Amino acid sequence: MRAASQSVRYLNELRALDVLFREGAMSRADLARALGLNRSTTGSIVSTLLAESLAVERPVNKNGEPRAQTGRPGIEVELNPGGALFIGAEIEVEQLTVVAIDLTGRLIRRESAAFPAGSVQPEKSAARIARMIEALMLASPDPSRVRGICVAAPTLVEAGVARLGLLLNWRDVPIGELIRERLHAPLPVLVENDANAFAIAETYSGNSRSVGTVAFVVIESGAGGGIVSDGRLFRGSGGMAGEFGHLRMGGIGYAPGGAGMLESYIGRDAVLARYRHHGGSSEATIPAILQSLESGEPAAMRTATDWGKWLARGLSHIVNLLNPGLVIIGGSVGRIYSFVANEVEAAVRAELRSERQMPRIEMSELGDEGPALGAALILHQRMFSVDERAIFPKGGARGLIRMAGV
Amino acid sequence: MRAASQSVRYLNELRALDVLFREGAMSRADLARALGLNRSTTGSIVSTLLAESLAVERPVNKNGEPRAQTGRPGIEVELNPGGALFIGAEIEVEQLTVVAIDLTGRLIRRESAAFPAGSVQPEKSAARIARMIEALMLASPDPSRVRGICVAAPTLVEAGVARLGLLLNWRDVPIGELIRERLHAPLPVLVENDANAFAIAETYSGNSRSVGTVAFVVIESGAGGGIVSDGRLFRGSGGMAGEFGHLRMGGIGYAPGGAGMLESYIGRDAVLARYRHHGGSSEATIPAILQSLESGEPAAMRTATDWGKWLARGLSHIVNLLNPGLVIIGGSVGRIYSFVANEVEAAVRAELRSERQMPRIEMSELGDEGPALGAALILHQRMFSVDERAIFPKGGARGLIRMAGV
DNA sequence: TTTGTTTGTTGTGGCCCCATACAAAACCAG
DNA sequence: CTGGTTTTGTATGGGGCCACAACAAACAAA
Repeated sequence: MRAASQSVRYLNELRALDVLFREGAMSRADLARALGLNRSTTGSIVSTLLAESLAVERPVNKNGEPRAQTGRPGIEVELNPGGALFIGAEIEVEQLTVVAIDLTGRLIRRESAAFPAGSVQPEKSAARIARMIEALMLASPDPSRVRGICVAAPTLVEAGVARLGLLLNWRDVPIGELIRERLHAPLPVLVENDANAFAIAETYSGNSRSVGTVAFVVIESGAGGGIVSDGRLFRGSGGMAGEFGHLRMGGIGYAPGGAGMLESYIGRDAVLARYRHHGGSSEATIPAILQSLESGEPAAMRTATDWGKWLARGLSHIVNLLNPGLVIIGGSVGRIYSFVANEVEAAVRAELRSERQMPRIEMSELGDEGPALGAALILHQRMFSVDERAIFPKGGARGLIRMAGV
Repeated sequence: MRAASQSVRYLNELRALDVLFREGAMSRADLARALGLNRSTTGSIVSTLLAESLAVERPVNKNGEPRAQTGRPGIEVELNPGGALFIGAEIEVEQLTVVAIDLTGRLIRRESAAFPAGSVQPEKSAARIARMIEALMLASPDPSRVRGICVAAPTLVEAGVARLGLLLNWRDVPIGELIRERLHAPLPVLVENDANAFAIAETYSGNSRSVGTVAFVVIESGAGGGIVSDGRLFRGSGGMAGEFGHLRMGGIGYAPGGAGMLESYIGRDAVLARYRHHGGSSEATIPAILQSLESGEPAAMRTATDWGKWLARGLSHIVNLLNPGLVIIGGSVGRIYSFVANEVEAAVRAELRSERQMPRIEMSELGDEGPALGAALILHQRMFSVDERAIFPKGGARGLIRMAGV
């Protein structure tokens, strides 16, 4: 048990890391001002971080630009990128992906392998993932710096167990445990829903955190999503919050069998069916339709217009219930959005009661590595967040801690 | 500024209060075990709480039941109910309500007054509310124990300002400030949306907190709501999350002018219109229709059936996007639910993709005083929550602190 | 009465932060 | 080049808080 007197130190070290992460290199004196701590205290904290290799002193550049300030120049301290590594993985139906990021959150490695995870036993996938992770670790300069592993998969996740993954044919698969016991190093293995991980990846950097609530929508064969509020995932009671594609829109949908769920209007099969309905080729693929949109082909344009109409209706529900400041649209099918952005925005606006509710709507900027990257970033976020169990000796604080300002 | 070394003490005092609130009277030794602190430390904390009148020693009852344990009996310590008071208020279109609760969260006083808040200047309402508050304080045994005031009103609230309240004809009314400057005692005055306050009142006690996410739906002339996740309000980016009644359902609604929003299907006017449509009296009121439902009158039953159908569709959107573990239905029109509970539950279940998503659905147990009580409870919750600004000297922690267990 | 158990309190030591002092490292004016 | 100014980084003493240990008090059981 951490001695209580050290709790303050733990918090302050974490805050120092957080400031260095967000604001980059700075002197001890600047850090002290940012933290509101005494210079001497900050010096002590920095020396601890240096000793743990989480921070480094940046060599002074004598020939640099003339300094604006007078007085003795400070020695800049910054995060040591290699001070910690976080491994993220994604399990898809036909592919496995493993990535590594460093302490600054930068992607430093990425490996993918074709693998029929959708049709083999979960143990086989776990074994292959574990091998890929170990290969990644061996290739890194210091494997002992790896802080943990997080696996994203297209399943409902509860307490580290993949409860239900229809695409993978999984039911109650303790995938984290299966991977952990196949690793030689004793590392924590987390599990997260792939859309949630993607949402974290999309919102982790940049100013999204200040926006408050971000709704992330990913459209592939189905339509899923994640809700991020103040940088944290909103999971709902059963981890199924943000199941955007399951909204019942009335009607029967464009794709058969969808029972009028939104994804039966805007998912991959729906787009292909609607494209055929408008006279497009019956062999078309989503990339082909995107190509046709570039050239303004009428069937593709009409398909996109229909798609945007239903997307807007779904978004209006998101906006009314969640009031996000930003909506991010991702997934390969989601790319259609860029061709109907104006229409969709206008339609969403028309469905709302107040202009105040209208969120910014943007396209995702990440590619296929989104979920794996997000999984790694979840670990990064954990390292930069206070673990209440480390402060409070027993029983935790039961959500005692409240955000400032409310 | 609080010295950093006192931050731990602050946290531990708060944790002690929290344990005493949740688990009731206990000895210092029991408290020490609950907190994971040393008995001596706990004794010091308790003596502080006693000195501040936040806790009291319960007199030993010699003639009580035989103790189960051996050893020296402890002196039970419990919250001192009168140690702190919290005042909540509600502004309705034609009525003002003020309540007071004590440190244990119990309602100790309630005053209502007819007042045309919907048609007078906000300053008049503020003056009247301030007078009611001061009367309440004078009637309490120790006015100096009042910790703050929170006002619930049917408006969008941003930073303590009532941005938009159509019912009251308010726009950018700093109602908190208006009340504060009319009080003789310098007390903080918070402002909260009435539905949000109601949601807090409904979820604050009991086991709702462990359920995770609770969606509270209140149906009167319109349909509003609040989302409470782990005991805290989910507000969205602009404070408009949970605007349940604005969901666009398609069609035109039962009540004219609602443009197919859910509240034009299940709000008061919609119910009355539908009742007439089914042959009911054109002078009927909601209480009358509820009476007719008791006796099984066909027009009323058909009205309720239609109402339940649309309610279920709206609830399915809530469930898909928020995945609450519990849905609470309140408001005078919401009482119809009890007559169609089975049908609504079945309909919601039919709209969902997975039984896992199905929440419990309950009726609100609070009456008219819900919003005012919730407002007071928001202050209570604040007192029992860590203010990060009190721990971190400067700049706060920017959401650094993360809940344990995730 | 004696023994054992648990409670509440009192001292002691360690850790952490703050305030203060001081040397070091720049810039600037002359 | 020299002295003054400003800022940085570090060392030192003091105070607050918690853990640990010791002890008297209060009760039950033998």
